[in-house]
Amino acid sequence: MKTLQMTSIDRNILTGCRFFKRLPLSTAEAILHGAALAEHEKYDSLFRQGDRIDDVFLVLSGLVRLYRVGKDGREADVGVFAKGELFGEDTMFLGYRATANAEVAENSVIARVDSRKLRQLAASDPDVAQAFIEHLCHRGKMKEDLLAQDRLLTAPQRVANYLLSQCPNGSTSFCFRLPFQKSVLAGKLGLAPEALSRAFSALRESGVSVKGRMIEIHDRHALERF
Amino acid sequence: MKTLQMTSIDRNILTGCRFFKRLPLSTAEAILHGAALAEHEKYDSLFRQGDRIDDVFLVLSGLVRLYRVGKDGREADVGVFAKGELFGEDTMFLGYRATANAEVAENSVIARVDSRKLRQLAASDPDVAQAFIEHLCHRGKMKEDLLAQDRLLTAPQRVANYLLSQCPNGSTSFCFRLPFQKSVLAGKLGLAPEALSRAFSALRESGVSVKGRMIEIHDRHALERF
DNA sequence: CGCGTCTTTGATGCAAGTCAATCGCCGTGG
DNA sequence: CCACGGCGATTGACTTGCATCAAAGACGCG
Repeated sequence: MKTLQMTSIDRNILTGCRFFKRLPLSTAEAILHGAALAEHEKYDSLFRQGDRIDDVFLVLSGLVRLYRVGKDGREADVGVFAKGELFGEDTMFLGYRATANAEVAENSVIARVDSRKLRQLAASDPDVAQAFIEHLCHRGKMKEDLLAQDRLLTAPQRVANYLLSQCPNGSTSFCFRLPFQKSVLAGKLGLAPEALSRAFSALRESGVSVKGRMIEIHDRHALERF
Repeated sequence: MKTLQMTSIDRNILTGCRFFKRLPLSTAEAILHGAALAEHEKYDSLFRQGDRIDDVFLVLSGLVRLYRVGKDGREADVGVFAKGELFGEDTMFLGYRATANAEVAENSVIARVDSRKLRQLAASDPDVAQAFIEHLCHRGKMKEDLLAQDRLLTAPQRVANYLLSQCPNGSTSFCFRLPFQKSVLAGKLGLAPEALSRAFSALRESGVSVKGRMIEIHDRHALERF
């Protein structure tokens, strides 16, 4: 881990992300003022379930995985955060205790903001409070989606869903690069890596080609039917 | 469905529940003023996924099940709400569209509060905003728990967890009545009713007796080990 | 080119969903 | 009071989807 100075590029990433976009620029700047930047490498642990956390985390680059571990040591991802996303925000309203483990999933630059400061701001500035509320609702919906997906869909269906979610809307055939390792995607979808692999094979006959991280979808409608 | 007048008992239920307890009584009264009360019977549908919703719902008695349906018609519960709980609050920050279906799971009395009014209040009154934020964080944690539970635990483990969550803390042996039908519990835990039934049998040898809705746990530590 | 890591493939086992039949409980009506 | 009917719960037999373990293959990087 290495601390860094925040560049103007970093500022732009943050002020452009979903959470900050709702806020006046001056408010965003105020929140970011005093943020601590650090470089982390893959497999670094940011915190563990039950730890006391006094910061909110912002991903400037790279990837962070939030997961819980079962009694038998198995891990289940409850969230994966990429550039421009923020996590750990709910702990500041839950006694400042982490509800999951956070592990860096690829070399990353991560900013921390003092959560007490942010909380006070949320209490005094209605804009900030509003931004939090919307952010939390959005997060809640995603978790609901995830749960429903887990309970209703088979592995190939989940993968098809994910692919469709990456589809620029309107296009019937498209191509993109997975933003992370397949094993990470597997975790995100609640699958073992082997299951993801098999799901991709199953989707091949519905017009999905996979070469390394490059994915090609020939007909999105075939996926929707799946 | 039959509309009713709100009684002082109803008021007490609501002002005593988690969400309103954070607020000054006068604020709670202001929110509740103008709430519409109605009696619903089992299997009534309150709304469907995608419907436009202009209310927030409060359960005064009975039970409501929130669920999504898959393409094949199978249903997956994403929430079950009992007396004193509130739902539908996130739709007002998500374009007023329901993200799931709501069905009354047993004869219930349900209040509705105009969500626009509530939203305005959240924007102008920092107490209300704060209450929402905490409520949403709490909700988020529960969903995270649910997801992790789905991915990490077997059916008997989930049931054991649920039983422990009902245990008055400190007691090693206890007894209680299920607050709803077993099939509802099954849905809540993401299981088919048959699987719940089998899970109960499996737990019998760990000191769990089931007679109708009455549950008796002889040794909570045996469950914790499970 | 060679090594390590990630991914794929194959074989096997297990947990839970499904379908179907039975049982138990409770309320109704004779 | 008992017989009946209906609904929910249980049990059994079967099927399926996925995890797991193990081995081979592909890819990226030095």
